Amino acid sequence: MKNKIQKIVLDAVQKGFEDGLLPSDHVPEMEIEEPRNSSHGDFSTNFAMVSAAIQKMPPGKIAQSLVSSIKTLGEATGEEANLIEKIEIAGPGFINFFLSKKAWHPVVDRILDQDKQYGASDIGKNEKVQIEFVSANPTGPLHVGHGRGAAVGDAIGNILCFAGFNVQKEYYINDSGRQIRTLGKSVWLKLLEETGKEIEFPDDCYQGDYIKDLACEILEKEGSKFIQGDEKETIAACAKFAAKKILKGIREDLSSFGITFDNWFSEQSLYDSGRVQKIIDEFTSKELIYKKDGALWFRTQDFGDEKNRVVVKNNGQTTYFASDIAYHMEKYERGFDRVIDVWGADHHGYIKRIEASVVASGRKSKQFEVILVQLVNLLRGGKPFQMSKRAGDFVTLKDIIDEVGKDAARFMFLSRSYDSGLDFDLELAKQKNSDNPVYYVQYVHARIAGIFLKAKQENIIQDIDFDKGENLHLLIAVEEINLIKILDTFKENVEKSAQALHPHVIFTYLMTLAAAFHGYYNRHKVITEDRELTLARLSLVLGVKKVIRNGLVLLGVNAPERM
RNA sequence: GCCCCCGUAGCUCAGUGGAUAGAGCAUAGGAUUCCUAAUCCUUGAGCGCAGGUUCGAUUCCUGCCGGGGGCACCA
Repeated sequence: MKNKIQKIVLDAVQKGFEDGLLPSDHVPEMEIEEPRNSSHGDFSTNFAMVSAAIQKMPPGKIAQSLVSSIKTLGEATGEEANLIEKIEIAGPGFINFFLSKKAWHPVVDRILDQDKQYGASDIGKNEKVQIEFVSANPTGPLHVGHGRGAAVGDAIGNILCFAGFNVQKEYYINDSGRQIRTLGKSVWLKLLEETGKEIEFPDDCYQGDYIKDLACEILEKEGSKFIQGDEKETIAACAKFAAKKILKGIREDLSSFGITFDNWFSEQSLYDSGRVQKIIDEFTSKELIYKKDGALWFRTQDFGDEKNRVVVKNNGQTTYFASDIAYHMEKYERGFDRVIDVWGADHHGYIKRIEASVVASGRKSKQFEVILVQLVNLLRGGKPFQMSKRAGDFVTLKDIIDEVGKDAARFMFLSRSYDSGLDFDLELAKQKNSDNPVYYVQYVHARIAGIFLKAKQENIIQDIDFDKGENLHLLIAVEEINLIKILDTFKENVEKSAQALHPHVIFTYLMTLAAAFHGYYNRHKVITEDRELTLARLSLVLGVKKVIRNGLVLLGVNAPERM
């Protein structure tokens, strides 16, 4: 609808120029916006104000010329007369458009016709985008923070896809390096303890219950003689077993959170294939990597980082940074023009150095984007609930899903911008009642399903499949037109959400639509004595149902037929 | 000290270079012979402070103040 208005304005500018009403046909950057206040019309443009300098005329005068051209054109084609009820010039030079009610009715047809594709956009132009998220080390189960990253990453992937991007979702498995060795050692020490030895655990070891479970499982499978073998080999075996097992758990947790990845990428594979070494050699030959104090350093400082960073330590071990460089190079070589990483806010110091390596390799800095998800502040009954990974005292994502359910958890994680810290109160989220916004939106879907159930029982709709609206001209109530207006903006919201990489835009939209529907529902009966009107209203609410579903799908939340 | 995020209603948060800044919760009152009351209707109060850019700033820029997070040959 907004596009139609824009076209009318552009045509009128051209016409005005041809007729000598306007000195220039240049159109500066202007806005077609929906005014907050409905007394300012359905749409409003600031064209006259932003054109004052170009046209060398006062805004009021420009507006008058434009309106007169619109009217001339409208009379010629007869089209605008149908669409626009009146045009007003107001304030410092706003041109306000008031649309006729029937201008809105085709929106319902479009929704019913496009169905699951309604709201889809092609702004992505099929550009290849990779989004990598979660990527938690397989050294322990996923916790709440990972849950937020998972919900955000998955939703952004869905939204980008719906907006016409060619999206791949990937999980990077840190299955190499020190943390995995530490995991092996932790399990091994726990094994020794289980067999009766006095063990003092070093500070850097993991000590959650899951470590004990893993140790017991190994003991059960391998027997106690397992630990009498070579210490190094045994630890390595423990590490391998534990990482594999933990990763399996991570996959299961994500799966029950409704998340699947297109690709799982192993860090170890970068070493196995010699890629890491190759990248180090390559950058060394370009003198981007140099040797100092027995270590190899990357000149990240030349690219805006505050200091240079080590890629190979003086003991010969590579750092995570080394494999991360190789990994990101690999992404671009796979053909992604745009690479998005979703990280926890505590990793923000890492952005500059990865960006430096990307730029050093000749890519543009904007081809690498990081979404920093601010931390989740876990509360229980309004009081801070500290978690410490080392002590093993933390709330896992699985706990959350078990307590509040997948839908409520995902909706909660996406309810706010990830730029802000999120309070997640376990007691509050546990309540399966109206305090939880997810029910508010899902209820719309279920309510409408209920209406259709009744309509079928009463034999109103047995023969109608609603691939387009019925009797839409009967939809004239304020609440009905208002609902259609909101439905009409779904696509804009998808595009806005995709461009900003902000999934909560969809959340806010759904809450707005849900509120409008509940208000309508309480004021008007859909199923009435008047069969024709009933069909019109059924068409409308079916449109609402489809849009709610399309929105919820993007966020990874179910749209239930019944609650 | 440096870097990132935030500062909007009593609380938790949306939002916008424009004309009267929104929602939920909380508070107070009301609505169901009727498609799910997991709903709706009514009720008060707010853009941290100071400059700058602009015809116009809550929005953009700078500084300050306040809160959170990060600054290892850790990840």
